[in-house]
Amino acid sequence: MRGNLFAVAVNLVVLTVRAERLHVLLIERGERPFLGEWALPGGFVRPDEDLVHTAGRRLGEETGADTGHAVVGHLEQLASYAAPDRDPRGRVLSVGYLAFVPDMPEPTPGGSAAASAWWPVDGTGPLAFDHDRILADGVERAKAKLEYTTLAASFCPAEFTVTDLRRVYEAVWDASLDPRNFQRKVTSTEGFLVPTAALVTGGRGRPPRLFRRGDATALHPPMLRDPHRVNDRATAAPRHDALG
Amino acid sequence: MRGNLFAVAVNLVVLTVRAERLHVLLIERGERPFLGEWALPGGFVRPDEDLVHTAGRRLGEETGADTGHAVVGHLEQLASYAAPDRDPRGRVLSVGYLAFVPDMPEPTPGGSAAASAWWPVDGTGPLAFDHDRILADGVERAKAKLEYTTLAASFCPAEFTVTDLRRVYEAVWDASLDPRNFQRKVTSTEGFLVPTAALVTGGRGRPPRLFRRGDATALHPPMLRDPHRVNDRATAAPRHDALG
DNA sequence: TCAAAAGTGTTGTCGATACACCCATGG
DNA sequence: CCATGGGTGTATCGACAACACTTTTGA
Repeated sequence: MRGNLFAVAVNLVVLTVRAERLHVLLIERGERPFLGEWALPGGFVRPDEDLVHTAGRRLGEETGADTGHAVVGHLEQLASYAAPDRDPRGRVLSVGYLAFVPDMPEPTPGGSAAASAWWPVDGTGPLAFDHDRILADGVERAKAKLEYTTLAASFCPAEFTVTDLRRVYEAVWDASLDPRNFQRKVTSTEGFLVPTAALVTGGRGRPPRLFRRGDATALHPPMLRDPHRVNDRATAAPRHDALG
Repeated sequence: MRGNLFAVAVNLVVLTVRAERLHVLLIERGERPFLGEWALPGGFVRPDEDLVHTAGRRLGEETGADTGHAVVGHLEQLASYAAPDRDPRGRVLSVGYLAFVPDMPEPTPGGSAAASAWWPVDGTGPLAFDHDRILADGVERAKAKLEYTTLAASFCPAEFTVTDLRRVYEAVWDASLDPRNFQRKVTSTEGFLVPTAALVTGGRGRPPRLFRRGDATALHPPMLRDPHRVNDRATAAPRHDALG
């Protein structure tokens, strides 16, 4: 068999929505190279292990699935990265995986990490290896997927309100959406949301209904990001603060 | 460095439109394993070679770019496949690449292939390795990309008519599109098509104008496949034949 | 003059936006 | 009863499907 040999790793872009902002799970490296720097969680593919199995195993370790915390979410392959000089240890190919998980308590470091934390996706410093690139690709994929799939619900807990779902879109797209039109769009899309009998009490205003995820995976017609309207929230939010 | 080692290969899903059908470039294997069976072209990643470089090199070899034939087209990474038992020789990770090329003469086998040929994508027998899966992923990606990008033009030669472009959509989607509405859509999308002064003479009917590709890469709003309308051509074509 | 293919005009429909308005709760 | 947020009704607009119609060629 011709060709030289590679070590094969999986790196995870684990996204969640916290405090109405999109966050990514990063680990502080506990070993060389890039000791002490922040990086995407990941690990090498074990013998007889398939890529998605490695990704799922590491995702569970990092998000504390072993602690009984139910992580539903979503996991899909993103792309592979194999520039010859991307790892000083030698030739390493990394397969990026993209995960969407509901908001959860602070993560517990898994693997060989010194620490782990949720970072706002636009507030990370330079990351180890080529992980800036992998992160950027993951965020872009996430933005696109919300347009034509129902995967936004993967960021939500088992039961959630329409407003919860809207905040996912707003955080991922960094845009503001009309709550009334959004409500109609998602509730009228067959199979996106399954209503429950429950209401959320205790908040201000009229109590919202609770929904579960439906069977639909595709969104027809899609919810398109208007390219002229994206990023409205960046300017709208300060204006709102000034008025309050 | 933990983890076992992999050989890393690139496999190409090279698509083109011939005789109004979507075709894929396959090679007949000239060595074991799967000697004599049909497979996607590919090759191992060389030392100091990046993935896209391997893919571009093999694409040029298979499509005869070295013969002076201008291959413009499009090349993008598709996904990686690394099931432990996918190659009987040992642990091999394959990175799939998707290529769109204009129609061209019969290919000349490159690498270690015994033969190579264009096959209709829905007429291939079972392929070697897990290449059926890679091919299916590539075709699905191609269908999706035509919706929201201008990549259909990558299947066309440097100058082409609106009808040429429509036949690309019809072949990839296996659907029939209204020529008049299609014309308006693509000619009114800023930057998709650049008109030339030339007309195509010699055919029946009014001579069509020739266009070149424009700078636009995205299609806003997208040209959506109506899920209810797909596959019309499968029934429409025989009807047309019966009438002709 | 006819057939064939390119290209334009027009109309109905559907979905999205924008926004007026009502509903249901906590203070 | 007022503020707050959930949710509905509706006018308008833009894009697209459908299809009548005109244009320009070869036979």
